[in-house]
Amino acid sequence: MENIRETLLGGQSFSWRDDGDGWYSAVLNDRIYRVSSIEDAASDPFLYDYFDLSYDYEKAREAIAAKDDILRRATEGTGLIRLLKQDHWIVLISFILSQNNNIKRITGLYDRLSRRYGHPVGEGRFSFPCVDEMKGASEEELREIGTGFRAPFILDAIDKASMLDEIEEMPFADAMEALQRIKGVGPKVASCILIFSYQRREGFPMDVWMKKVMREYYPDKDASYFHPYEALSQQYLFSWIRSQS
DNA sequence: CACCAGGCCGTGC
DNA sequence: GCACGGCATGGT
Repeated sequence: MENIRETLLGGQSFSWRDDGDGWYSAVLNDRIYRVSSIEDAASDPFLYDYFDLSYDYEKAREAIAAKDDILRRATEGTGLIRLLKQDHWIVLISFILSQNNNIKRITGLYDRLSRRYGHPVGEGRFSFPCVDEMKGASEEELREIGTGFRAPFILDAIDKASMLDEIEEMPFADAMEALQRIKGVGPKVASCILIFSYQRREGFPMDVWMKKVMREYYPDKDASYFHPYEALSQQYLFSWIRSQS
């Protein structure tokens, strides 16, 4: 049983909108996609890849659940959570926006960037701007939109965006280091980028929620304990702890 | 009025 | 190397 809602709206992507009645939509690839179940993705080549349908998430969840009682609890009750294969640039900006912020406001900023710098794709909706579309952006404009102290970070990301492709070839540690050369990108944001757009499953983002999980349930452990399912375990634990409070 | 949000930067030690 | 305050903005 898939938990497509948690996968799309749970904080790994800020592209998707809740259309009601179990439907979700996003502007990706210069068009509007709509899905209500994972089956909707199977017949579309772009979505097949985006939803990572070739990976056995059921098998991975079973392995995670068998590791300890906390992971058992975190994985049961909720449906299957996937790790999306998103665009590097979109995820870079999304998670620069995410620092000291909440999911609702991040989504709002994502929309305002799209309206201001992206282009219309019909139905009153806009694409997320590509690097070239954001080239002329000024700090003042970005602050008007509400990005606040993150505005200069976005400008630096525009400058350094050309290195995003090279990161694909790097070992995990080198990739982490390279991403953190961008202003506003620290270890947490870098690992989110590597998981959600480079399919690096050894990433283990430590945000305020995960610090709480580690403090309360894994006081003497670190990310390596969850190997080889660091990223997916983290996603289940993140979803679980947030649903607790 | 506080305090918080999928943190990071700059400074000081 | 690590600890600490500051940070734009909107919600509770």
